[in-house]
Amino acid sequence: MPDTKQRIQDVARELFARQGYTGTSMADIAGRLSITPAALYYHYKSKADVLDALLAEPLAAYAELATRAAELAPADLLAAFVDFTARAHTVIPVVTSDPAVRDRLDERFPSSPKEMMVAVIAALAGPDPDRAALIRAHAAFAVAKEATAAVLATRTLESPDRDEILASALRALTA
Amino acid sequence: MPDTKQRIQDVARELFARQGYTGTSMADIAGRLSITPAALYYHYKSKADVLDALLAEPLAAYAELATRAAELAPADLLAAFVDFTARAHTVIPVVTSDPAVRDRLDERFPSSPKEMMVAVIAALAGPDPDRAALIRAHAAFAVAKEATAAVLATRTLESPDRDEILASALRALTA
DNA sequence: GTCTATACTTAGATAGAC
DNA sequence: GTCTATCTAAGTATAGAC
Repeated sequence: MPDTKQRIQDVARELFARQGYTGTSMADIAGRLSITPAALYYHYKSKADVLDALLAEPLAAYAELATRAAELAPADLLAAFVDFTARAHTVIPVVTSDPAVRDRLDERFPSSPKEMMVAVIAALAGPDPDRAALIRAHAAFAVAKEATAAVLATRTLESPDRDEILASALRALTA
Repeated sequence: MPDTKQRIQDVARELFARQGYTGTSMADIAGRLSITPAALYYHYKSKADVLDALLAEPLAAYAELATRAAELAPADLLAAFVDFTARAHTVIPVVTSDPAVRDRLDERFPSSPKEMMVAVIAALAGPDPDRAALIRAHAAFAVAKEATAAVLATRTLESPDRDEILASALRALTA
């Protein structure tokens, strides 16, 4: 990928995460790069196109994880999900902090993040889960996602913290 | 509160939650009520004013909880937080799904949701917490918030589900 | 590859009639 | 309490020069 496209993505990712996709204008992105909004349209044909380029790779990684979810033991699935969350942590707020982004993903991709989350939760809940098992699956998922995000807000994710998160998530899962 | 103001708040709360505050126009709100945008300005002096009216009560309830947090045992604090989440579940997406709302609350209220969350986490982590204890506190907080939201997405929160959530959150908290 | 200029649209908000 | 009409600002996007 050419250098300019990469720099546009980097700036857009940061601004979309901080201000939301709807709350970020092409002028905001251009201003950060000290170019005019019109120049952005040489590299991307629309604002939505910048978003798509930004999300493509993390979304594919999430889809891959969701596909393997059913085959993995809960501990391994939670570990894989924590690692995914750590790798994707700069884009996750882009998706979660703007309903317009979620809507776009729902209509544009066959498997949206929402559906992938459902697959992971189902795998954690096990076969024929009752309501309590589903709650525990949601709980473990929440721990893996939010505790990882909390750590990454202040530093990189090292082994001791990762182990603590996984142990906590497993306790939440297992009655 | 007059009937019309109440109906404006109800519609605004639903649309802000579904489309985000930034992604919802006064025309959207007015259209749902079959009036013109101009009519809204007789009841509220600005769009931000509608938001403030909507959040005032839940925010006060959260502040009250945050104040009592240090005095409560972890199990009682988690129970209180689950119950708060259940009561406020229609407005929580309004705050979480739009960075513009969070920014506004940060500058407009002395104690923003972020600071209140920190107070709750600190109480759950106990005195002089190490990194592991902070992670477990974040984990328990995440369970209480997300598992409650998951249940409320499909039905009301009844005792068995509430008990399951609290048990899971406590396991996440306690090594 | 970036600029200036501009077309087009939508949004927040106000004035004044009814 | 709601309407029509309107102002202003901002946003996405394009055309064409450099």
